Amino acid sequence: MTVRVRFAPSPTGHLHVGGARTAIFNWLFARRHGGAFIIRIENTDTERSTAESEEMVLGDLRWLGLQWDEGPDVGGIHGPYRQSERFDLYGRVALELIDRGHAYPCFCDEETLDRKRREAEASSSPPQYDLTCWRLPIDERKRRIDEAETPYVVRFHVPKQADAAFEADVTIEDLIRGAVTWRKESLGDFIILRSDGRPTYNFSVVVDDHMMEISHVIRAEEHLTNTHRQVLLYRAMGWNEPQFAHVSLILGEDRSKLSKRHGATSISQFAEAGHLPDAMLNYLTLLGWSPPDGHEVFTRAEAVAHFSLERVNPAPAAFDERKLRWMSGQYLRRLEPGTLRRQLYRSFEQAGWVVGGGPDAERWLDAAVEMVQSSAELTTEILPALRFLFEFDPVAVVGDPESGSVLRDPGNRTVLDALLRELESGGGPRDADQVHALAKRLEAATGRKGKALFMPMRLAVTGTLHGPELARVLPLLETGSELRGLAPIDAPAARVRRVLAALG
RNA sequence: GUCCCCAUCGUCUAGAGGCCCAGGACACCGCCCUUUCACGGCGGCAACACGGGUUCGAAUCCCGUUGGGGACGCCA
Repeated sequence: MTVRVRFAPSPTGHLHVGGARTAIFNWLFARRHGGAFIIRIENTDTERSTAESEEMVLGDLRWLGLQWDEGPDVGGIHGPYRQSERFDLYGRVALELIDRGHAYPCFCDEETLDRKRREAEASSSPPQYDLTCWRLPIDERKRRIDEAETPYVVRFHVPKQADAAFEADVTIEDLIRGAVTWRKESLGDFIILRSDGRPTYNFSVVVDDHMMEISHVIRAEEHLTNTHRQVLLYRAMGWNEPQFAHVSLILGEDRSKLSKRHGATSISQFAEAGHLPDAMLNYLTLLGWSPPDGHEVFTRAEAVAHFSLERVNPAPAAFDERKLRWMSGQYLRRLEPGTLRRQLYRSFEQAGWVVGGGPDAERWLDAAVEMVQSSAELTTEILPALRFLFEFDPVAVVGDPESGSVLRDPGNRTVLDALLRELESGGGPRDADQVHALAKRLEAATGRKGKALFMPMRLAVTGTLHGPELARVLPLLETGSELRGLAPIDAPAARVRRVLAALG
């Protein structure tokens, strides 16, 4: 069988992590079986759907690195791929359903329906449609349609016990959950066409999945109970049902449905926060699925090679941002410094750190990026970690209560004086070995070593108590100070001199 | 309320009757590496929701309870 799957977002905002995972599972499944991955825009809700949202959702999917074979932007033989462009199609199917006696016009107005629903709930009977219009004689239906005096919807009639055209209950073999059964009569007659002619979800989804020859419907669990209606629709039209697979919901850390109040929930928010697309995809894939070999960090190709719906966990999963960050760190560390540098280049320029650039400047930036890469998890952490290379304010360092007291300590002061002499006479260190040699000489000159030696050094040269190892920082400052293409950088000697001046 | 789904460490999960007094990952706590912070390495803490069955044997199968979630819209 040819595998054809679809991801069918409704364009009402950015792509959510839940939707993203559903899209990923569909994509994985399609690629695993050499099938087609299709994007269909479900915008029958014309009130809430916007073209901008559609662009945002597609953009988010592209950011994740998913590519589709058919969709609103790339086209395909089963288009159009926006439901808003398929309204006439739904109208024709609805007409056919009426002809076959499976559907009928309903003239009840919303207020009456609302009232009856409330009454039903009050008397604790199921809030189902009371079949008023189903019982209307054919000629009465005709007359009211022709008169066009009241708008009407089209309802699907759920066959009752005696209807031989339908088997008793509805059962699906869900690929993730196994057999799921509903008693047929547990459903009321539902609307398939609104009074303005637009289709409702449960109707358009069936028409489209059939017309687009979808083989597997992989979607969120919130649609599980809708499947009942949809199967009835498939039967009424005499269409083959696709295979269904309902993926569990993603929960917040408090185990309620993930929503805005849980903080970041949209893919774009995580992208902005500095997560890498590969890490995001890896993490989301792991939420509910696990590879047979148990390795949690894997490539797309590995995921594609091993993906199967049988291994998808039916239980809902809580979104753990902590683990996502760890995952991003894994990917960030594996990245080539040059790749990261190119990605961050614009923000380096905007920070005013790059002036002109050039190959030497890029090589230097690569070394700088590599220096802080292992201590970062997000791409957005790189720039702040590098700030001290370009921005150095001796007055502020001396003015800081903690730093200031360290620098004013007489013993530490001795270290700074010695350091300055060394830097001025011998020139700044240009590699790690030279830094170590410098440290040895300072040890001999001051009698200090370890933390007592390095802390005042670090403070005088970087302005902070924490940071990358000095063996890498000092050479970078030294070579950076001589480089064109970058903003001016103080060499270590200049920095120490300025700190001593600020100290008075 | 009715229907449907779900239930292993705090979290993500492995586990398809004996290999499990339950394995891995994140988080947490130690130790090591290290002039700092990280990274990395080593170790530790920590779970089969409960009650009945079935079976020589159950985390695994069945039933029930409890708890969580979803649906019941002219939203999707």
